[in-house]
Amino acid sequence: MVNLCKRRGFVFPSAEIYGGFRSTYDYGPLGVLLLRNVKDAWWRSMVQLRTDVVGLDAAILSPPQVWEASGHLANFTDPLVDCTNCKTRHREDQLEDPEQCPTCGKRGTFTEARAFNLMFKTHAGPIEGAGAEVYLRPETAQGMFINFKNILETSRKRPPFGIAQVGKSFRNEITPGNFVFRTREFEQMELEFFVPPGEATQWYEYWMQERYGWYRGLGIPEGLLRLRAHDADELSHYSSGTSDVEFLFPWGWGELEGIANRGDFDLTQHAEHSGQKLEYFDQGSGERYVPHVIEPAAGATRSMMAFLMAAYAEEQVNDDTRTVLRLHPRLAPYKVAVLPLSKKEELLPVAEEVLGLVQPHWMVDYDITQAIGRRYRRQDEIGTPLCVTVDFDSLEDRAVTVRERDSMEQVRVPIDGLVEHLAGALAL
RNA sequence: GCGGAUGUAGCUCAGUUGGCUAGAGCGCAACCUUGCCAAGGUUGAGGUCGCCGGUUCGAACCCGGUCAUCCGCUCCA
Repeated sequence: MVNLCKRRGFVFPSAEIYGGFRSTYDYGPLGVLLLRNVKDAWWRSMVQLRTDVVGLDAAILSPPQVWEASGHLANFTDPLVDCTNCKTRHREDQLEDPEQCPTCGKRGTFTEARAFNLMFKTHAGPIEGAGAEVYLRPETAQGMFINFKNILETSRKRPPFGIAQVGKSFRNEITPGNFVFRTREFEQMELEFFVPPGEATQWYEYWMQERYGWYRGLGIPEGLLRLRAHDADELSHYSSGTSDVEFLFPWGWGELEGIANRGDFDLTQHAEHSGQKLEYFDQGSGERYVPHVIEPAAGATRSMMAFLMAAYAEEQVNDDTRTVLRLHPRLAPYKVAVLPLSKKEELLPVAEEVLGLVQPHWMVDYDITQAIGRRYRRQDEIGTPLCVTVDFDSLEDRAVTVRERDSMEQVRVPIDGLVEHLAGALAL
């Protein structure tokens, strides 16, 4: 997969001409389309097709107060030691005996103390002073919480409703790796769904099934996907229940998305730290409450990799191996390729006419070099669902051949009805 | 962070008792041919051998450092 990504221009190691920069990747001509399609598919499902979710694009730079309230600062800037015997973590400066683990009683089982500076810190303005400290957000979620009041007042939404955001986050991971699975700079797709406290459990169940179904609907087969509930000792500091959507990567199951029942932790924290009331008053019942939050938080970049891996197939065709990405048409970088049968001059005007007809509707690749069979295989390898071939008969009958990626079947279609035919075949 | 391995063309890899202009296949480009599933022919572009330094008359090859990648631990809100 790494090979294909490099060879075809999906993903390149970043700063490669300077020897590479660890844990960063650049998305090439095909990768940017695929990643964007993943994000657009998420947005379509979460925002466009619903009436109870609105969107947001919050700032990446944020002041320390946000992360003090969220718990990220307190939990990541202390010197921490881990007990290698019982796998518990302790603040080194709070140990009575620096050698003895208070949980299991063993001595000398601690790792070296390490400061977990999970967040990237920088300075706003030209003066490097404490007052100007800012952080790159380690998750997009806090943007939704700190805008809860704004959105409640301006959007005329009422619980249960959600705020959705897609954007980059930054974490100083100790061990990045597995290609784009864990990187220090990555892209998230997060929903914070605010509900009356009594409805938290049912919405938690709802979003688990909804999100699992999203991946299935975009082509990840059942055997490669599962829902897994966290054990109690895995739960994060804000969560009273978390389930992961996991994908079977070559190295094992890995998280694509976590669905967490965050309770009222976040709004309460921000209310306390900011002094603002972050609650909802229900005119009907006369009830005033702090909404509970269900959070489906997905990784865009790692999901993109999962979609690629699930789509990858090698098939025997005649005596040859065909590499094909069976990507869902919604995710495919190019929906259509326009291919004149030959480079002969008389075909090109018709091919360009066809290109001009299709281009306003979808991303189209246009390829006139080498043999037609080779070009079909190229399109197979990058997941293009449909190829449109202009041949010498097209000059006479004003029709083209439409070739389908998965079945390799071909049909003859009049140029006049081509766009309608392609729309039907793509079934977006 | 620890241990192990690796780094030569876009990709997969050859290439050492250290020695002339560093090779192959695939891919890519041009032309000819062909004219619907990676055909054939000719030609061509592309590499200061990850980077820096050292040893040497001479380094892709030996030594040191460094960067990056992979595997196993560790870690992983």
